[in-house]
Amino acid sequence: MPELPEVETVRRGLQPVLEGRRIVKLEQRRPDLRFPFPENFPERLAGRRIETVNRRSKYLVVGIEGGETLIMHLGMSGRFTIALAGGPATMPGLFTHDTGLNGAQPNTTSGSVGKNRWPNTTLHVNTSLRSVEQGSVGQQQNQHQQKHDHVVFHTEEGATVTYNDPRRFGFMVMTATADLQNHPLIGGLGPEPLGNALHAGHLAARAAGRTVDLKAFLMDQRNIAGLGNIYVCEALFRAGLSPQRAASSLARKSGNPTERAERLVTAIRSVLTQAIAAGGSSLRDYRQADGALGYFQHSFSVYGREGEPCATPACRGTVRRIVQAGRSSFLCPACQR
DNA sequence: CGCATCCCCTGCCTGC
DNA sequence: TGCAGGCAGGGGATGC
Repeated sequence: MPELPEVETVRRGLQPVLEGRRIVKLEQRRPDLRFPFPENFPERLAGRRIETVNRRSKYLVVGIEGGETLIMHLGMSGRFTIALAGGPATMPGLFTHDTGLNGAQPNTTSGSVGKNRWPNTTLHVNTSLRSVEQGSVGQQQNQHQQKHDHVVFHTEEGATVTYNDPRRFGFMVMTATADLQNHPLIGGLGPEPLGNALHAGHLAARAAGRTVDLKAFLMDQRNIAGLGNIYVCEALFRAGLSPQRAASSLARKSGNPTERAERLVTAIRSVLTQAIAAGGSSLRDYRQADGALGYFQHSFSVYGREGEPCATPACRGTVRRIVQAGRSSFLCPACQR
C-alpha cells in the first residue's frame, strides 16, 4: 500500500515495539512472498535482538544483532498488525486501536477515495490479545489468524507483529549489514525526498536530455526515492506541472534547474511532509473510535477524483484521469501545464 | 544505457 | 445474485 509517508508511519509504529527488543520466535507460514523468504528465516531471527528500525525509500530496514539486516517491502497490500501483551496500551501516545478479538477490521467508509477502497490502515494495533498470550500454539492462536497473515514476530515482551499481504507483492530479504549500501535493492536508489540530497539541481541533472515524461521520471526510484503513483500525481498538481510534460524541461540548456524544478521540489516536500504528519497525528490519537490511521487519503487533491472540480482556487478545470505506462494519472488540464 | 511492456497476486467494485 | 472485466499504492524481468 505504501508510498514513503505510509512506510514512515509504519516504521514509527514498529520502532517502539521492536527496536532494542529480542525476537523470541518467528512464524513463517509460507515459503515466499514476491521472493522466497531468507534461508532459515525463523532460525536466523529467533533469539536475536533488533537494534534499529529504519527506512530507506519504501523499504523498512531492520538492523539485527549479529551483523545482519532485514529489508522488508510492503508491496501493494502489505500491512503490519501489532498486538501488545496484556491489556491496555503500555505506551501511551502510540497505540491507538483495538482491532477486536475476532480480528474484524474497522469498518469505516471515511478512508475510501473515489472508487478505490483500500484498507485505510497500514498498521493496526491490538491491545487486548489475552487469549493469544494464554492460548497454546495452534487452536487459540488460529482464532486470531487472518487470511494472508504470512509472518509473525514474537518479542520477548510478549508482543506480536504480524505481516499480512493478500497480493504478496511485498517481500522480506536479509543481507549482511556491512553490504547494505551495496545491496541491489538499496544501492541504486535516488535521494530521499525529505533529505538535503534532493534539490532542484539534482532533478535537473537527472532529467536533462531525458525524453520520458515527468510522471515516469518521478516514478523511477533511481531519480528520487519513495514516490509512488499517488504522491507523484499530488506533487505534480501542487507544482502546476502536467505529468505528460517532458522530464527534460526541468533543466535549462545550461544544465541549471528551471523554475519548474524548484516548484516541483517544494511540492514534493510539502505533500510528503503533510502526509507523514497526517499519519502520525492519528497514530497518536488513541481514542479515535474507528481506529483509522488517517493517512493522507482524505486530503488528496487529484488522486481518485476524476470528474471533480479542480481544487485550485479560481480554477474552472475538471480533474481528468489518463493512463501513462499502464497506470492512472490524475490531473487538472487547466492548471497543470 | 533508455524506454516500453508484461507480469507477479488477490480483492473489490462496476456493469450486465 | 452471479459473473466477467477492470482496476489497485510496486517494481523486477525482458526485449528492443
